Amino acid sequence: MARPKTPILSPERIRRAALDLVDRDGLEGLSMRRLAGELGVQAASLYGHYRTKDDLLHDIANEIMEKVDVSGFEGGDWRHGLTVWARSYRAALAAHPHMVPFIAMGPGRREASLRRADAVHGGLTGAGWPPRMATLIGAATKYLVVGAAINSFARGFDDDVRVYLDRYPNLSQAHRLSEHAAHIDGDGFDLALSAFLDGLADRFPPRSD
Amino acid sequence: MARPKTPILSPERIRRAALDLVDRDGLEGLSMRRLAGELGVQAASLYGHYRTKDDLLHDIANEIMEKVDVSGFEGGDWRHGLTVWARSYRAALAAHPHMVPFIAMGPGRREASLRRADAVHGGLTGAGWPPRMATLIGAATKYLVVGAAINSFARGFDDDVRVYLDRYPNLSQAHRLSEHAAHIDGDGFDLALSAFLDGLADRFPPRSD
DNA sequence: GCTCAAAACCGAACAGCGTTAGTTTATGGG
DNA sequence: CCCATAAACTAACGCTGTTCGGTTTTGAGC
Repeated sequence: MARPKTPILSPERIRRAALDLVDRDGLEGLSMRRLAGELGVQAASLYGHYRTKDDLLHDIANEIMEKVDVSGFEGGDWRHGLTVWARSYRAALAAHPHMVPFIAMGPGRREASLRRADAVHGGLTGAGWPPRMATLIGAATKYLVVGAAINSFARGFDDDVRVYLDRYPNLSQAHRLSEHAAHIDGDGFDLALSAFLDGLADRFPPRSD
Repeated sequence: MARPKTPILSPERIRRAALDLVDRDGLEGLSMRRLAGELGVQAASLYGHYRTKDDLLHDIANEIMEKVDVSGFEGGDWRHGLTVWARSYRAALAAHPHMVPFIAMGPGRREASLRRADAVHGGLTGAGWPPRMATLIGAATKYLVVGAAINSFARGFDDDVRVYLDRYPNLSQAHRLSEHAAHIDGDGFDLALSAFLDGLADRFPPRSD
């Protein structure tokens, strides 16, 4: 079998299978040979559609970032805009936990990310923030989302937390809750975001000098 | 040459060489064979001192986390304690940028991390925060530090940012500053931390119910 | 001073990785 | 009908982490 009657592969089909594989088995579970196997094909065939594995992953990352919602700035309410942005950003990452490390480490120069960064910056300056502050606020918010996502979704498994309970007295109460780690991460993120936004509100309107 | 007169390898020497290699060439630049070469030894010899490469990296990560300073809580001032913690945490990560992805993704159950998490939790509850809030505040602060570190230190290189300037009007001003990306990251982190702490201060003392 | 187990390192190998080169085969356009 | 092109193939290269079995040296006990 050399060339099939109808093409087996396409960038879309490859992306889909790759993301399925990553969602199921993690980033380490994605190899070109396994991916090819999943598609009923040899590994080398994939290189007719994607130049490298990294290109493929970047495309997938970009697709994920497309789900991030920056429409909240349209009303002119910067606080609402930031909230919608941050929450949908977090949700997009939560939808594909194993992709978080790759997305977090990559450059911000992905198409979808840039388009959204632009909208955020525009929304903030439009609402009255000076350009530099807009940049910093955008960056700071991203830190929060990505930091929370990495802790929540990309962590290894804490198998036997109970071992440490008596050695670290202050943690015993905290880690008793570690079965509800997801709750803590969610609430921690909520707290961080709202406290941060409150702190920002104190600085608004910015004094002009 | 089978067994040398005086041992060439030791866990410390291996860690040191490995960290040097990572600092110089990045995480991907560290392979057991290259590390062995650096030490004038064959790759297999390393396995007499470390069971796996992962074990080695975890040990290195732990060593890095030892530099984090939680002494700021001793005076009973939670805000000062959090500030000192967050800044030294960030500094520890900045000292070894290429280790950030590994440290960020790993479980929090490393010895050094746990000891410090315990101190932070103790410092916060001691200052009057309820245990659950202390947990959330600790988590939220960590999100900030790790998120900022990943963006600052672990990113790929943005070679030609200038390409995007006209396509994203709101970013043109922001990305003109992208040569000063380090400044933006530093200031963004500062802003995030102080705004977050201000927001927290609004919630203190916590109402008891 | 001798013996013997343990320690320290080596060489070779295994399975898997991303990627490339060259080959085969079916399809659509001239 | 032919032939360039596209889509798949097989085979291989050099790399990775890790294991196995061997060889030499050391140091402790008698």
